[in-house]
Amino acid sequence: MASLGDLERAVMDLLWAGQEAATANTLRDLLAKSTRAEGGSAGHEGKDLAVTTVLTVLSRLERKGLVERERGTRPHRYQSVSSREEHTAELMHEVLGSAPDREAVLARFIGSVTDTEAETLRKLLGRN
Amino acid sequence: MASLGDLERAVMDLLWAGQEAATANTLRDLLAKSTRAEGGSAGHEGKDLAVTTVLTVLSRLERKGLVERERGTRPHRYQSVSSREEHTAELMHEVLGSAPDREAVLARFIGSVTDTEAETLRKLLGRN
DNA sequence: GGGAGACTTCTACATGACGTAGAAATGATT
DNA sequence: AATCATTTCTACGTCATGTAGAAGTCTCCC
Repeated sequence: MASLGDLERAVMDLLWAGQEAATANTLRDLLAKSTRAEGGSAGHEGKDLAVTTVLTVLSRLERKGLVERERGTRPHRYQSVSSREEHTAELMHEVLGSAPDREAVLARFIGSVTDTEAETLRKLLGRN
Repeated sequence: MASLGDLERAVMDLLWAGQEAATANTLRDLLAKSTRAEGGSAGHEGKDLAVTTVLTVLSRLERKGLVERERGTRPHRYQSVSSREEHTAELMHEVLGSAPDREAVLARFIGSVTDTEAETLRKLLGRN
């Protein structure tokens, strides 16, 4: 239900980054960040997009329920509905639920988790 | 990298089912199963597809690395590269890896897992 | 109040994935 | 060799996505 294209993904990343940084997250902010992140690692690199392009994507993300926009303020404020972590965790659940035998999947999943992660999990599941 | 369409998904399900049942998993087998599963629960229901349609999908799945086919035997034998559980677990890892802070994601993930699943996880992670 | 510029909405097009399948090629069977 | 099964090629419609121009709407300043 929620697969994102490269640009959509990139925009979500911008939003998430802005969330953490408690930015206004107005269209202009996003564009600024996007161009500034030019030299970044992976992702949707360079060639600054047209304003409308980003707007279109934001609208689509809104339709998909991933983004919410405040229409009250004039330059609308955009923000992701859930944090990157929540979103990702949800996706994981979605995937997990796509198989009939969830327990079996979990077994495989745990099997290839890093040691650190395993440790984290133990803590999280801590006896109770 | 690996999102499947409805039909592709349905075909994978057939393959997986065949795997468990240790069927020959030849095109004919798949078609048979598919029509028989007509009344099934969800998925790609009814209206038996053209033989070529399924073949096309199988080829695409092969290209995607999800299906392997034995070209030696005459009616080719098709089989999934990994079990449904492995495949699903891999997907989960893929998703998990898509976020920078994996630990945080795991935290959220664990937070919304059923009790039974949590129990399973504890067992799987049991002191080593 | 009216104009300029910022911001948003509409509309549109290209590309690629996927569902769907006919036509043609290839292999098996008698 | 003729026939039938199986596979490969080719093709088309639809939908998601990247991309953006044109036009409409708001704000702000003079």
